[in-house]
This record gives sequence, structure tokens and C-alpha cells, in this order.
Amino acid sequence: MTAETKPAKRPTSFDVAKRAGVSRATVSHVLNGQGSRFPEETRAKVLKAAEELNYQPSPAGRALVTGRSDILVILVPNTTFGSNLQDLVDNVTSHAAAHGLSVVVRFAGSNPGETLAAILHFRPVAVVDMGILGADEREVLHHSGAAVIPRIHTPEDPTHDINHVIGRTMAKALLRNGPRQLAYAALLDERLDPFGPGRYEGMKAGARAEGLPEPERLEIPLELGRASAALAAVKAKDSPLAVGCYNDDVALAVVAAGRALGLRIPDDLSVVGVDATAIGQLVSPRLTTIRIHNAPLMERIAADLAALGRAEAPAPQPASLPEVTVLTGETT
Amino acid sequence: MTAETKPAKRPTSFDVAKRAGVSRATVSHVLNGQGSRFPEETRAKVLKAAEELNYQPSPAGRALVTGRSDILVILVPNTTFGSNLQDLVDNVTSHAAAHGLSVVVRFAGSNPGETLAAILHFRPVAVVDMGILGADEREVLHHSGAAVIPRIHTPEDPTHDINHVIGRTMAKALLRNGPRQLAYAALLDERLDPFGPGRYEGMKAGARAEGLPEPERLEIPLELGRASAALAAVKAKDSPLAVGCYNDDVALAVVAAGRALGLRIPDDLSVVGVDATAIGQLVSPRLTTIRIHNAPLMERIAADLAALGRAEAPAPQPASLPEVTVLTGETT
DNA sequence: CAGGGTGGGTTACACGTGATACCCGCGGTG
DNA sequence: CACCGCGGGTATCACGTGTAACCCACCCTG
Repeated sequence: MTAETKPAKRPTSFDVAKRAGVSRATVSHVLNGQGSRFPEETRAKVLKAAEELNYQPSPAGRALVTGRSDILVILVPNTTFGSNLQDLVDNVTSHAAAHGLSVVVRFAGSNPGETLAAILHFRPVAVVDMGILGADEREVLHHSGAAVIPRIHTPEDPTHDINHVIGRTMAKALLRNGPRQLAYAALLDERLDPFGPGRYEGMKAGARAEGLPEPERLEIPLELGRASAALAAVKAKDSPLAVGCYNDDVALAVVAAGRALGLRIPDDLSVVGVDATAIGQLVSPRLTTIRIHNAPLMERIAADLAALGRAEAPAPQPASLPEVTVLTGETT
Repeated sequence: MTAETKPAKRPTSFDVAKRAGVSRATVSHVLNGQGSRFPEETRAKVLKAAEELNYQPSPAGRALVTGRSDILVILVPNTTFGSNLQDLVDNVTSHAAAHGLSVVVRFAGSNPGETLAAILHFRPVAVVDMGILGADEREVLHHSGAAVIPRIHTPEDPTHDINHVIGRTMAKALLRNGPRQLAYAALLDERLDPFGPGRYEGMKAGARAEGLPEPERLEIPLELGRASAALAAVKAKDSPLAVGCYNDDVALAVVAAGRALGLRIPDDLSVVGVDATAIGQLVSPRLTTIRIHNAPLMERIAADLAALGRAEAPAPQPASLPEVTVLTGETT
């Protein structure tokens, strides 16, 4: 029979009350902002006792009575997790911690319903959505009492979607030196790709604007042999090809495939990626890529978070899109 | 005055009991495995009512009474989040969901104490640790009642640490074609690097074994200009340099820096990375890199998870290290 | 027929917290 | 003096769940 180690009981608000010589209700009031009603002396006693015992309110008890947890969920696409997303997570984590919230990172699975259920299960106080949720899902979350951050109302006009803008920008970057046959390269991956469709549509629009035929859609795995095969399937022997890619990783695969097929870059094959990753600028040829400036987005998230802490209604949103610029490398 | 939308009350076990025509206690018993005492008819009634109401037990209520949440925390280093870690997270998530657990991804911040506190705050039923926690921190978690997975006891002999093995393997791969001046390239990043020190020590051991001087330690940022400067600082003009890198990203930066300095690869500069990322095999020159086979580790995690679901003590562990192999590319 | 076991279920408590409603004493006021 | 307002604090309820203890009718047995 193994000795059963008991799970290390933590101090409760009752312990604090006992130590401070007051009732538990007083402790609760002092610790939850309603302390202005009490004289300084009493507040000090309670605060001191809580400090000495290192009292941490039980999340379970609090969640039970308030109907809401102290959890903030960051919903992240599980396809691309680059350093920019990492920065965002770190940023949100520190901001949230300042407001006493626990941050939970959740990868959007391929099943949206399941993801939504998992989020609702936490009864989070807020959800940071990186453009994965649809309008109806955001509505469900909002109705469940969770704040959805940032408060960008998904535009009714799909042309104003950020991914559509990215797609058009890719087309423009690829056509800078004259018309070419366009193609869109998606990542071949079993996971959900929330951004790809919008980017493809944007490229289609970009092609239409130039009077070019509709771009084909390739699926590129991150492996040389199969990537080459996929690329060879669309490359007409004599006309130069221009490929807009889902992200920089895919762009690197397309470049490698092109080289394997004996294509000159950017003469026979031009490529543009998305995300402006550090790696894309370290390889040869340096990638031309789309940089998404989401510092303003981070600021807005921080602001929404702060508003949440003050239990304010969030400021009305201008719903501006992040700025998108082309970082020109050696692949266009 | 805005209309206050009430937060969509969810059904409780009381509602289920009412609908099934039994007491709440019966519902709880049937739904928590103690149902064998009840006749099939009653069980069916309860299960049917729960199904019809789509009853989901409140995590808060359950956590309050059991003193433990239904959360499983995956602790992940925030420096490198490649597709291998992504796979592990997905894998654990699906396994955990099968056992009714909610998965929470937590990035190990630069402050270990803070990270530990954040984990303890969840009162998780289990913590999956990717080699970040020290023995004492694992002890704290265990004592708080959380299962620490996988149950690898950190070896008392640092020579048996996986990162030490990786460092030695890097040294061996770099010295394959004769002795060279060795160096270790860490990632210049403000975040915590839990694996770097072990790998550096491993390389030192590898150098000693060959009678070579102690390798220097470089800090390489993922940016060409500064990476070149860092590399130039250690490159003696005439002796060939061999750099073992923290991961493939750093290796790519070192290769780029070497090219910028006019070095021939692998004649003047040989490089080896870690992780065998897809990107490293797509660029030219193809990276030589260390692959860590953690399929067995995943299986063990799954097994530990299953044992957890059955409330069993986990099987005794052979504490075997993951296998490590060299994927030879064009940089050595 | 009395007593004991047992299948089938319920009553009641505990978990830790937030907040509403209340109580008490005291000074001011009509 | 009766009353009111109020500063200062507390009793109590509600949240939803798991489970130990209990209860009751029934059958079997001596």
C-alpha cells in the first residue's frame, strides 16, 4: 500500500478571515474592489493577512459563483505558427496576466464545431480570435458571455477581408515585371487552413483586373520530390510561371521544386510568399514576400484587454485592416 | 440602456434528474461510472435525458468538489515551435479529448516560477512536460496532485540527458571528415532556452573526446547582417570552422552568414542543425541535421494518458532516451 | 413470524466564493 | 424622546457537483 500524499491544501478566504479577525464576507468585499466602504484599518488587516498566507482565490469556487472562469483563450490556426504568432501570444499573455487572467492557447482543429465546444467548455471571459471564427461562431461566443477580441466585425464584403487583400497584393507583386501565368500554391496538409481560400480569391481578383485567366490552385507538400511533381503538372514549357504561395514555407518549397525542374528564378518562375519570416530572408535566392503589419492589431488587442479589465464596453472600432507591404527579394 | 442578454443558462444535473424522474444523486452515480448498481432501465432513462438535454457537467462545480480540474497542460518551450511539436500537441489533444480532458497549451516563459504558478493555478490533472521542468518543479507538481507525463526521471548523470547526446552527435557529425575548430551557435533570443545548455555541454564533451579545444559559444540572430558579424568574430582566417547549431533555423542563419563572408561550404565552414525540419531539406545547400525520433515518446505519452484515464498507476518506465540520428546533407 | 441482508434509490453535506440583504450602534434631527 | 440615516460589518444564499451515509421495501431464512 503506497502512502497517500494528501494534495497540499491551500488557504481559503476563511483562513484569511480568521487570521484578520473579521468575517469571510468582509474579506471578499475588501479583496473585490468593494473595499471603499471599510475604514483603512480593516482593509489593511485583511490585505496583510491575505499576503501573509499567500492567499489565492480558488478559480473553481469563483467560476462557480460568477458563472465565468478567469480564462482567456487565444485561438490560433494550427497550420502556421511562426514567430509573429509567438510574439502575439507572449504579448497577450503578459497583458492578460496583468489583469489576473489565465491564458490558454488553443489550436483550431480541423473540426470547427469541436473547437467551438472546447472553447465554450472553458466558459472563458474572453477569446482572442486570429481570424478563424466565422460570424456565426463569434455570435455564439458573444451570446455565451465571452468577449471576442479584437472586435473586428468580419466585413460583409469579402473583398475587404485581409486575406483577399493579401491575395491581390501577391498578384500585383508577381505581375510587376509584365504579365505571366498565375498560380496559387496552398499547403498540402491535413489540417484546417482558414486563410487559404481568401488569399486564393484575392489572387483570382488580381488576375481578372489584369485580364489574365484564372490562376490554378496547386497543393504543395514541404518535400522536394512531391513538390516538384505538383509544380511540373502546371508548368507550361515556354511561358513563365508566377506562383503566389500560402506562406514563406510553401514559397521555399516552390523555389526548390523550380530549381529541381531546371527553371531559372525569377526568369522562368517567380515566387512570392507571405509572412516575411526571418528564414525567407536568409536563403538564396532571398524570398519576395508579403509582410503583414500587425503591430496596430496587437495594440488594439491590448486596448480591448484593458477595457475588459475595467469592465468597460470596448471602444467603437474603426475596423481598419492591417497594413500589407511587399518585401521585394530575389524571387520576383 | 442596452438590452442585457442573459448568458444562456445551460442544463444542470438537476434538470436531467427532473426529466428522468429520478434524484440528482442517481444522475451523478449513473454518469460517473458507479452506474452498475442500477438496473438497466434506470440507467437508460438517465442517459437518454442527459442526451436529450445535451447535458455537459459544469467544470467549475466538478473542480470545486473534487479539488481537481479536468485540464491537462502541455508545457512547450517558446523558442522553437516546429511541426514536430505541433504534431505532438495535436496528438495529445485528441488522446486527451477521448478521456474527457481539456487540453491547455502553455508556453514556458522566461520566468520558471511564474510558469509554475500559472500551471498550479489550473490545478491540472496532468502536465505533459517536454523537458523543461527541473526535478524540483516536477516534484512540486506531483505533490500538488498532478500527474507529470511522460514519467522520465531526469537522469542524475547529465551525460544521459537527451540534449547532451544531441550535442555529442553534432560534434561527431561535424568531425566526420577530420578535425576542425568547433563552435556552438545558440539562438539570440530574449526567451528562455531550456535545451541549449545541454547541447553545448554535449559538444564540449565531443570536443574533449577528440582532444580538441573547448568550442566557443556564439549567439546568432536570425538576421543576415548581425549573424555575419557574430560569425566573423570567431572565424580564424585559415582554419576551417565547424558549427553545431541550436536548431535548423540557426543553422540556416550560420550558412547564410558564411556565404556572406565568402566562405565555401562545407570546405571552410561546415554546419549541422537540429530537428530535421522540412525547410532545411528544401534549401541549397541542404542542411545536415540531427533528427530526434520521438514517435516512441508520443506512444509513451499516449500510454500514460490512457493509464491516467483508468486511474492506474503508470507502468514502470525504462527511461529510455529517444533515438537520435544524423541526416546528412550538403553542409558537412 | 421475526430478523437480516440487499437491491434501488435518496438525503444531506462539502467544496470556496461573490454578493445581497440584513443587523447593530450611534449621532443628528424633529 | 422617537425616529432616521448611516458607517461598519456579518449572516446567508446561490452556484453545480461528487459521494458518504442513510432509508425503505422486499425477499429469504431460521
